Amino acid sequence: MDSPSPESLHAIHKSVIGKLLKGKESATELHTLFQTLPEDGAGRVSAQEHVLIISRSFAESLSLLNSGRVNGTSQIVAVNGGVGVSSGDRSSKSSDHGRKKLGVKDRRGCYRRRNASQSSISVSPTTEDGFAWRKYGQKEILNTIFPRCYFRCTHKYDQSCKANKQVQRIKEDPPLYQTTYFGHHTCQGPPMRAPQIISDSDHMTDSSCLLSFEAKPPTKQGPYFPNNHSAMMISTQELKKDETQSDASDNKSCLLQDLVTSESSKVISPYEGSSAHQDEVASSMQSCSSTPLHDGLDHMEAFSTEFADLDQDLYFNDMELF
DNA sequence: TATATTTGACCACG
DNA sequence: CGTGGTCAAATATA
Repeated sequence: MDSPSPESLHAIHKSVIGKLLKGKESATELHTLFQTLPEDGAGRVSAQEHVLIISRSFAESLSLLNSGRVNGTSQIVAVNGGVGVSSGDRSSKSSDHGRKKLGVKDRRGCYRRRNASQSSISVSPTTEDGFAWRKYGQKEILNTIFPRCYFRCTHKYDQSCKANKQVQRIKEDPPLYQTTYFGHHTCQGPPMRAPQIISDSDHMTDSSCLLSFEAKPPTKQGPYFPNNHSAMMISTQELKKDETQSDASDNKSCLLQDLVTSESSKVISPYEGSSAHQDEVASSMQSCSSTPLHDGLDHMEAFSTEFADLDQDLYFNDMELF
C-alpha cells in the first residue's frame, strides 16, 4: 500500500513528540502554578488532579512512542524474560527462613543486564510522575553522591507491566532527580492516585524535562551508558572528573545540575522550533540551583564546545530511531 | 493482616 | 575482579 516514506514518518514522529513534550511542559507549569495558589479552595485539589492526569497522559504517550519504535523486538525482555522471577518462584523458595541461605542456590541477582537502549530520561525536581511504583532496590553507585533507587511498576505481577525506572538524586538542596525509565506501562490506569512514589520528595513542582535516548546498535565500545548516566552525560562525566578530583563533592552536583539544565533545553529543541517554552523550562530548572557556580560556568564553556557534537549525536539518535 | 520498604546477598557483565 | 541490577527475608507501616 502507499505507506508513508520513512522520512515523513520521522517527521510525524518528531512532530508528535514535540507536541507531547510541549503539552507536558505546559501541564507541569500549570502544576507549578497551582502550588503557588492558596490552599483554601477545594477546587484546587481537583484541578491538581487533572494536571496530574494530563501530565501522566503525556508521559505515557511519550513512553509508548519510545518503546513502539522497536516494536516486535519485545523490548527489555532481559528484565523479565530473562530473570523470570515471579510470584510463584518466590514462594517456592520461602521454605527456609534463614536470611542467608548460603547452601541453597537462590536466584538473587540472576538477571540480565538491562538493555539501556530503551530509555527515557527525565530530570525533575520531583520524582512524581503519576504512576504507581514499587521500590525494589537501592544501591550506591560509583562516583555519585546519592544512591540510585530502583523501581518497578506496582502492577508488574498482576498486570505484567514491564515499566521500570531508576531514580538518582543529582542535587541536594533544591532536590533534583534524574529518572531513567525503561519500558512502558502496559497496566491499565490503576485505580490509585498518583503519589506512592518516592518518599523523600515533597516537592510537587513537576517541571521536568523528558529526554529520550536510543542506543545506536552498532556503536560498541561498551554499553550505551558506560557509567551511571545517559549518553548525554557521558562526556559531561569527563568534566565531572576534574571536579571530582579537585575536591568538593557538592560542587560536583552543582555542575552536573547545570549541565543537565542545558542539556534539557538543548535536547528538546530538535523536536519543535519554538524555543520560548524551552527557555522557560530551562530557567525554571535553573531556578532550582540557587548557587552561583563560577567554576561550573567555566566548565560550561568547555562543555558548550563539546555540545555541538553531543547535540548532533542526540538529534541523530532520535532521527534514526523514529 | 496486607502491603511497602530496607538491605545484604547474589550474579551477569565488562 | 569490580560494578551495577535484582532478589527476597526482614522489617516497617497502614
